[in-house]
Amino acid sequence: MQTRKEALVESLIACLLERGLADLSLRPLAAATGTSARLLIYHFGSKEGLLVEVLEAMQAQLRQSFSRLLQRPPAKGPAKPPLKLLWDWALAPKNFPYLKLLYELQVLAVQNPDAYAQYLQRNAANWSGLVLALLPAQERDPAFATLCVAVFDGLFIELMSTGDRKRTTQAIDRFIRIVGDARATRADA
Amino acid sequence: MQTRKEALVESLIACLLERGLADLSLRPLAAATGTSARLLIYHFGSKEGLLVEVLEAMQAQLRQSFSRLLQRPPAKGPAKPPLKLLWDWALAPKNFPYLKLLYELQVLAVQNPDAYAQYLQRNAANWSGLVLALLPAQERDPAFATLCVAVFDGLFIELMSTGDRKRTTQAIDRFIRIVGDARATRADA
DNA sequence: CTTGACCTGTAACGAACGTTACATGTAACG
DNA sequence: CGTTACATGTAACGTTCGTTACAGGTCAAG
Repeated sequence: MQTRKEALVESLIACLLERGLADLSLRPLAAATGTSARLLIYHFGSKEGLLVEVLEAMQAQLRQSFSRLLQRPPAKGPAKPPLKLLWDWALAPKNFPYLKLLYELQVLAVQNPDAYAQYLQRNAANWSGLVLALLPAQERDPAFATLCVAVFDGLFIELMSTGDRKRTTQAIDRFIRIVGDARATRADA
Repeated sequence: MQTRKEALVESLIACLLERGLADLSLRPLAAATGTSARLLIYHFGSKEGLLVEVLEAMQAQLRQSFSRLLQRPPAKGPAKPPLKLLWDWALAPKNFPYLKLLYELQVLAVQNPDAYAQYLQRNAANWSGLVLALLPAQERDPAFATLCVAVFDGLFIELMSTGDRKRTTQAIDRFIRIVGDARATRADA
């Protein structure tokens, strides 16, 4: 029964989602959550320990939300393509900030692996696997799966940067249509 | 004739390409370029001024390299699709670190616009336009152009993160093939 | 009431940050 | 030689960083 710390973790998650990971420091973080830097160190041992625990908790929440997506009964009407399902899920207000933070983490780890790569192994590594879980089995050859993940990643980044929800959604619809058309051609051959 | 400063800018570009933008500080940067923090402030006025000038110079170099790509006489053999041409260009050792830095800049600006967005306007904004310049005119409708940029962005990020050059290149080849197949289907209809 | 485990505030540490003051070197020009 | 403009080294400023020392609260158990 450590409701103290758990409540603190919840506040910290909210803060990280707002502020991102770069230029993160204890005192402003503590002020924003109504505590003090002293308390954060007391509860988490160090800044690094705090990040480990908070990012871990974040990932758990995200994974839970994702598993709800997988288990959701198929909506009535025409079945959505998996990639579209994923896109709508990612754009939901509840999930969007989480994914934003994941992408920041991923890019920070590229240039600064010593500081950030440790958190990635528990997050983005799983993330890519989660996306694969949505693809039907016959489409899981490496090239196509990589392409699907890349389309999602690229459009998500474009959305984060420009905020143009309409255009990016049209683009992913276009991709889905193109894939369908291409399948038709191959089937004819 | 300011060869002093110009040489300094060249060294700084090399350093930024290695170290990235996050957690960048003057003293280590100065040590790596053989000068002192005092000198950097003297020449650029402030850390922010340094970033403005150095990133500006970087972008100039990158744009020059890109314009060489556009003007290159078509290689013999079957013409490469534009996206493939761009991919090979981005993977060239000379260009790769520049693009890496651009992506870091873009993602940092998402969570921390006050600090980084100013540099983006002169860089990534142009970058997206440059990609468009490679597409044939009939494919420049917003949805498809956005999709192409996203495929490139997503695969490039995947490449940065995993280093798997083979798989990402296969994925972009797959995309090009799929687009071709889809065009055939539409043509039949 | 006392003990002891958990929690929290105040104040400070040493280090690194961006920046500045001040003095000095260099070299071209009168 | 003296002046002037540019270039550079040394040392410090004030601030913020992560972290710690120390003292004190709170509150159930004995």
